[in-house]
Amino acid sequence: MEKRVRVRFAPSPTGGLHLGGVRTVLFNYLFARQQGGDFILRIEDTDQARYVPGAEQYIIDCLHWCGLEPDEGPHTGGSYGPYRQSERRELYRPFAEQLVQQGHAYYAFDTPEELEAKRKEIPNFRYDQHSRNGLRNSLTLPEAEVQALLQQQTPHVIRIKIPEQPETVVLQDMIRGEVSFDTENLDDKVLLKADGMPTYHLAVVVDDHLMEISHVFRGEEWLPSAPAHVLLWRYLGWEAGMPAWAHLPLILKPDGNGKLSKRDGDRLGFPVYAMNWTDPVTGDLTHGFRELGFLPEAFVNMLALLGWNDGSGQEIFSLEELVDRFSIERIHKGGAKFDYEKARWFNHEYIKTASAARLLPFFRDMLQEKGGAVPEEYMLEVIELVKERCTLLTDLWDHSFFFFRQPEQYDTAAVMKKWSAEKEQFFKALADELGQEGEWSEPVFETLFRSLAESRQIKVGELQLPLRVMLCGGKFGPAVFGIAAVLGRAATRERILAALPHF
RNA sequence: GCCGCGUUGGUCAAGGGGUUAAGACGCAUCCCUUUCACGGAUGAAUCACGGGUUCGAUUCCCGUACGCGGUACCA
Repeated sequence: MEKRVRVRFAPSPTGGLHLGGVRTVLFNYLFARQQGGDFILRIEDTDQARYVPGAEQYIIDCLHWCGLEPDEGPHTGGSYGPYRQSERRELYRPFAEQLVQQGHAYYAFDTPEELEAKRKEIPNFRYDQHSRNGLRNSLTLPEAEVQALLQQQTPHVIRIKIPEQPETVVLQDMIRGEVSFDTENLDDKVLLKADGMPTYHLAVVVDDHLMEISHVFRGEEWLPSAPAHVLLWRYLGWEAGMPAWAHLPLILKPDGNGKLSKRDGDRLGFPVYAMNWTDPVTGDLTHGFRELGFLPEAFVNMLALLGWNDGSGQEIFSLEELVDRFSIERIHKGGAKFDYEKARWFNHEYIKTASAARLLPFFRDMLQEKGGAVPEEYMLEVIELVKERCTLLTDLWDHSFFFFRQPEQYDTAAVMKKWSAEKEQFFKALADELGQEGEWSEPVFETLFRSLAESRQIKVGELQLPLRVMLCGGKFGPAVFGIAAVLGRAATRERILAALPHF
């Protein structure tokens, strides 16, 4: 029977959650959902020095915002916990010791300072099959001395022992096919650190095994250490249950090349993190897609198309469609440069087609911030009218503020060029008309406006701009008749009357 | 340096031995609209290079170049 599909996202809680991280989450999530499997969140907090308080909760919040909820994790629990490596601390040492007993690992007593000196002394120093013979470890020291050192609790690490006899490690990558490495080029990686914590290399293998992970989706930066992981799976005796590998292409800087980083966003003026992140130490705020006005569904859709497509040319996909269409075979091998303009285009598409109700919560918040309170029905009408011209949610306000306050200033220059006494009379007459009781709707108003213009033999086109300026204050906003319709009969009349003296 | 992975317009990319080499973003021009958008039309722009294999290579093979990643008691 096929093993149940179980995938995981395993971030380090060291700061904001990067675009690339979210995409890794997404691919994990899509695969799990499609295969009816489990999606696990595991926190890899084995580096005490880099631990940042709040980062874990931030990651959980980001996943929640994106709608990519884990089935198991530190916040939800599950039967494979704990889901924080710091809480599994005691688990790792026995496996490392087991490897030592079996001759696949050894104790190394070299201090960080000694190794640093070595690196200075020898240009391309590496702790490996050759250099280990000249260093202080349980392979070179007499057995008695090793025991004594261990007895005295001398700080030491446990390193993997890459075989002396070169061999080829072949791994099947679901994206790249067969990838092979010569152990000659592998180093003796530290498995267990002096502080008793495992390194990533030991921890992933142990935890992926214990948590019965079936498929590993991770960034391409892990490919070079994958052969060491394969060796660990083998030495620990678990190779038959080794997960299938998928090393995802990297997301690169829009200019130049290299992995996209937080700094690039600052430099080029776009977000890199999913949500705002404030560094607890420096207090520095890094902007996120959410706060800048992205809809999570647009953000996720954009990410899915960065390194994957279904071949049909379709670009807009709901999460459900993505789950349905996702396929590992169609993931690209090459990295993709991030294009913020395209990201904005996705958001624009989503806002344009979103229902006013979907946009209402964002709009209500913005309005509240600006100190306005209006009936929901009014907000919905406004949203409906302006949404198609909004790229970011924050544009909703920029395109509609005049619905909530009468203009204080008018772009008179735009009107005066062609202003005339006849036109002034027209607007006075229009205001009179609006003073009457009557039905109100966009077509009703437009008909009234047109017939009045016709009877006075003024071109409707020449009257629209002045009306716009009277209602909005300037040359902006959606269709004028639509604006008037939403404003209502009384407000429209009021604004015309208020503006007239300015011309 | 060494090892690994890549390379189709400016960007995301489809395609794959014979094609006018899709589509999208962006850009330009035009139409619509006396605001701005939306929408529509059109256009400029691509197979990194060199060798093979082949009647024929962008596609297959080998090199080269270039880019990226890794080379920590970080993940």
